[in-house]
Amino acid sequence: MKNVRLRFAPSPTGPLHIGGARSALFNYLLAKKYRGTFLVRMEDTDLERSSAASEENIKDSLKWLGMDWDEGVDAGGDCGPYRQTERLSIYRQAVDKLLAEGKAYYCFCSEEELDREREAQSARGETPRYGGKCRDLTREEWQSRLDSGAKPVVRFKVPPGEEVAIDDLVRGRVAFETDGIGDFIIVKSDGIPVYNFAVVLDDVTMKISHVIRGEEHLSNTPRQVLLYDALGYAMPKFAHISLILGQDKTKMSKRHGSTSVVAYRDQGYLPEALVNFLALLGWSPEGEEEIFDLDGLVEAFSLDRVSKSPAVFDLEKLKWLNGVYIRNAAPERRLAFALPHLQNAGLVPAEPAADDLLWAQTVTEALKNHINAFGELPALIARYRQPVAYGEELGEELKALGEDAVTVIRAVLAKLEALETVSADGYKALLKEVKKETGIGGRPLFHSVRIAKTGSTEGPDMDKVAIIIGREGMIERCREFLRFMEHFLQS
RNA sequence: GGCCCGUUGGAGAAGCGGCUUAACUCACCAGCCUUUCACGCUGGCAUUCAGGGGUUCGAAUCCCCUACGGGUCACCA
Repeated sequence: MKNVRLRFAPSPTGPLHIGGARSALFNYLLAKKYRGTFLVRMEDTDLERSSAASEENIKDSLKWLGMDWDEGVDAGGDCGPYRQTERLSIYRQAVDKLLAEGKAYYCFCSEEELDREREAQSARGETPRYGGKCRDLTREEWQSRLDSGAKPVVRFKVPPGEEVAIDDLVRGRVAFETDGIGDFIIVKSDGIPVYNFAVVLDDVTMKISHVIRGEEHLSNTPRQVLLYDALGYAMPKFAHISLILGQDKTKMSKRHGSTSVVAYRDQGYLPEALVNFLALLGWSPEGEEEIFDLDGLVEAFSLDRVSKSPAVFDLEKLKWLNGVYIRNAAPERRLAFALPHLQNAGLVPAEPAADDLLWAQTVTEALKNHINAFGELPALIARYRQPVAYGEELGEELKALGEDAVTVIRAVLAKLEALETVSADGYKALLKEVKKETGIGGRPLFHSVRIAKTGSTEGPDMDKVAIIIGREGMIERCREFLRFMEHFLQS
């Protein structure tokens, strides 16, 4: 394939969300696969809702995910500028051409008028669409209205009785009747072009070869096709990917939890895990392997394995995937990602000393198998720092353990008191001795200790927990447990 | 309401007319490993592909209808 050029063209009206990131990723992957260009442009024609902060968020999110762009905002290139509000003259020329050729016309209808028309149409069960009141106004009429200060919109004259079809790379041939489309607005009364018009010109002038975008744009595509025709431009190839749904199968929204990329970053997800997960949303690899880094995805990705049916966002799977990446990461990388969460929770100072870093490292390594996101770390650690609560769910286990638990903890307590400090190895040895002394080993031994120290039957290796709790903490917990058991065994 | 898209297990998802007694992954269950807990490993988990017709020697795969879900018809993108 030659001159493959793909783009991600978000409107900066909010943070980059999961759906946008997935679109960006698919465009990125295809561009890289064919050694083409990936570019980013901003569709900021909605002056009300666009903001510089959103643009920054989107760019930061893309970079964080590892999707650097070859061309576009901040990166430059030959087809700029890459913000629609900076391309107004390009659009103006095209509008003038359409107006001159009679393919578009000024419309002076007021918004109230249009609202009323639409309402009446829906009331009658008709498709709401522009009736064409201004379609046949003469140029003289335009001029006199313009002269008297009217601010018209420009509408595209949709040719009646035609069929427009697109050959979609994921959905196949999709056809629409032009009779179902009213003359649509291409330039707003403030002179800013509308999305459907601006995209066409941008994609043409930026020489885009493939447009991968969400399914919500499928119904808009015939309008764009009409514009390509009217302007005499060749069309890019289209690929409309299915929507991302929440667990309840409705369109993904805040109700379903976090939807922005930064939210996942802040919860302690690794970018490579999120990218991997995003790729699996609507695309499936050929073999059994589901774990792919960006380069692996570039190689494996192809549009013919993109699904037509909507993809459901499965948070459980994202968590699992993130857990896999956490476990596979290098210890330094784990520490780098864990540190901010430890600092936010006040467990490590903002300016950590060597000791603090060592502690953070130790804790992170001890808990790496027990978390699916780094944000879970503080809560887990809190379990070893706050007084233990021996909850009701432990009842059965404790009953089964019975006097053995008391015997074990008494022995452990005695040994701890005799020691100065506790290392992981020292603790292992300590338990061995307890086993020898009491004759209790295996599950009864470990579960007694685990429950006494953490109030839970599951968690990391006991020697690692020992380091997190420390000698004093353990002694305190042993005593507390013995007090608790006295009452428990009586009742 | 018109137009357009979709519908495979608890969940995601492969499948593109015979190789399917429906891959793979998550979740779940069982076993192994571990003196504990996890990690890891092994095995189990849809006689059936929304429902109904049809085409065919043969259909999850092609056609039609119905139901359900979604998108779109904006001076939003």
